[in-house]
Amino acid sequence: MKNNNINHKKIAKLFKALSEPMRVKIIDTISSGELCACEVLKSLSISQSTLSHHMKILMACDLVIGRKKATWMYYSINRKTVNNMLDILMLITSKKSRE
Amino acid sequence: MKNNNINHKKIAKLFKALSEPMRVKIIDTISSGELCACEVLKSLSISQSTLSHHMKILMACDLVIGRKKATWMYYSINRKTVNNMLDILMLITSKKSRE
DNA sequence: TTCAAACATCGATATCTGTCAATATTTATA
DNA sequence: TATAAATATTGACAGATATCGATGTTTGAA
Repeated sequence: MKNNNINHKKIAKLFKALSEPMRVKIIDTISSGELCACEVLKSLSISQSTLSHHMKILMACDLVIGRKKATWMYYSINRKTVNNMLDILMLITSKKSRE
Repeated sequence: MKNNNINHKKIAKLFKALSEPMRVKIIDTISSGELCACEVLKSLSISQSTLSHHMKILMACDLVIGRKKATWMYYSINRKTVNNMLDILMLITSKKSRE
């Protein structure tokens, strides 16, 4: 039986988070360990407002976890969501019997 | 040593292919086995030109293989690229020592 | 209670993208 | 060669998005 319980919109949102080079760079950067926004900013050539915009998108799909400490925001990869993404990619591309 | 050999632009392009609900649906559909465009079209609510547009994007990043037979185009998942994508996702989110 | 630092939000703008109808192209067949 | 079917391309357009500078907000410290 074909799996029709897949939320294509939600899946697309997850992949869309990684559909911009800058966000891939951000993920690649913070995957080394938790970092505050100001440190991420140092390693990228974008404005502070642009970084904030991207972090919002990455957090909205739970790919990144934000932790506030005083005036700093610490970001880290949510490996649970990454694993989810790996599973989803395998699921939607795997052979399924029709109907 | 931090891996700086990552092509963020190319990675983003790959993920962008799955950043639209309709393309996720298409992938989900043809993953059951090779299908011609007209059959894919039957299971979706889009115009023929829109489908053609999406297939072009999916093929441009090698996520889908197109095979022409007479006037028909048969599409199938390129599992090699899928595996590549799984590897990339694991790579960019894995812990790497800095510098 | 000021002040400064870190971050978020706002408004503007240029670019990108998904969608369609119309048209062009390709290919087998009558 | 004329036709029909399948698919690709084109042109147009509305909506989304990446980016920035300016401004607002939050928080700890002087």
